[in-house]
Amino acid sequence: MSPRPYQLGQRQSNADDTRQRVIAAAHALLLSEDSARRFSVDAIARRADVARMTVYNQFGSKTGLLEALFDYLAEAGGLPERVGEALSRTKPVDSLAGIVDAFCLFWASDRLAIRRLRALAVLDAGLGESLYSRNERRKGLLRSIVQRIAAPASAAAGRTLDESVDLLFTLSNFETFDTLAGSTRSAEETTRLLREMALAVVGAARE
Amino acid sequence: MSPRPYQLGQRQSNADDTRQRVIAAAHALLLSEDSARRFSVDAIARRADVARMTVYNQFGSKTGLLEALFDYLAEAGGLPERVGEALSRTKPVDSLAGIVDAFCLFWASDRLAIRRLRALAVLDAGLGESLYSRNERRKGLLRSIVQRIAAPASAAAGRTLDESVDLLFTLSNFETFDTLAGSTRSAEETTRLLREMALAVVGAARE
DNA sequence: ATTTGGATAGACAGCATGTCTAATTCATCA
DNA sequence: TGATGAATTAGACATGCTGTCTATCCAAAT
Repeated sequence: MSPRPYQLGQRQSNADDTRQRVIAAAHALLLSEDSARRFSVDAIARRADVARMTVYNQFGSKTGLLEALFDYLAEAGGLPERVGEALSRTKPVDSLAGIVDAFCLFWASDRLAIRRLRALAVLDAGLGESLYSRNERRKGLLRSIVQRIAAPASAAAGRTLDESVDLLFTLSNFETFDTLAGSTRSAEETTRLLREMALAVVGAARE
Repeated sequence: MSPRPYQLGQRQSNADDTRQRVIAAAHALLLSEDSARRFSVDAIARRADVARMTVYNQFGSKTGLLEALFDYLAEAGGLPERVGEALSRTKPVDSLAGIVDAFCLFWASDRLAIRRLRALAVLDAGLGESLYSRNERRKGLLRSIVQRIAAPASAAAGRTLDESVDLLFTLSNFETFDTLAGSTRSAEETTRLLREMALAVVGAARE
């Protein structure tokens, strides 16, 4: 009846290995020429040298795999560290600049993959929910910073708090970065423009 | 050998009718709850009370139908008229404001449908191309206006022409409007904020 | 009355997701 | 060492999608 105790140990790290292999394969395939056509669970599994069933065992569904892939991209793009660093700054305006930088660096770290993943999210309820909640966290960060800025200076730029937050949220959106960067502008230059506009929104002097 | 002359007449208008019915059905289905799941050619055809083959006869492919649907939305959203009207204004700053208004009104005219259509476009090469070329036309409009503004005032805001154009392009993007509007801000209010920011980009005084 | 072209139903190939099962492999445990 | 348990696997399967083809019907144009 009762199963005997069982420590996973080596088995766990083997499973983690396959998880990583699958995520890496999905990542590579998402970046390949015609990802829309061939981005199937079967193609991912073949690329990871794994059975299709293994993908379902590990991630439950294609949606689950895409969520894991997004997590991986955020980590690889250095988002969590940089956000933490930005929040630790004393002057709120510096925190704001740091947050904008952190997200721009993340968006720039894998633009094509993030673009396609976000597109998939619009058509996939589960993934859409995932990305939506992440966006809401970003908005929360921005709101707390705007509040810190507004406390002494009041409504310096003649905007309500909600207006400022939503403008900053829009400016730090992936789509905004992606559009502004276009096909030629460098990540650094794009980031500079967005940081500048973000600071203008809260009424901070340019440069 | 040579076919006899044949005026379509009534047949043409019948065919146009079915075309419109199919587009309307696709539109309705795109707006329905779980459009991602059931947005199939079959479902569209059934809703239009038409055979699936008719859709392929009329539009060639699902992509062709989506392109036609986007054309329909642009027309219904009053985009062409308003853009023409804006370009006819004498002061270039007024033209810029008019262009921003025209696109915001278009985006607002059917937000959900446009949002989903754009998502589909990322995954559909043909539709993606269509929407891309439309965006390029918008960018061309903005460039010509910025040039008209810059002529007397030179680089008033300390920006290059390309920077100004790309910032305006980003501000007048659908995603920007969609994000800024969020779930509560009215179309008018959102448009006002974006118009204001667009004028700030070219160094025009607020209000 | 005959020609013509759009609309139709149905079959089909090909590919996708997701489920199920039986067999296999191999680290863990007694 | 030998039994146990979990991950992995190949393959079949149901379901639904796009896109193509065909034979047929119908109504408008001649």
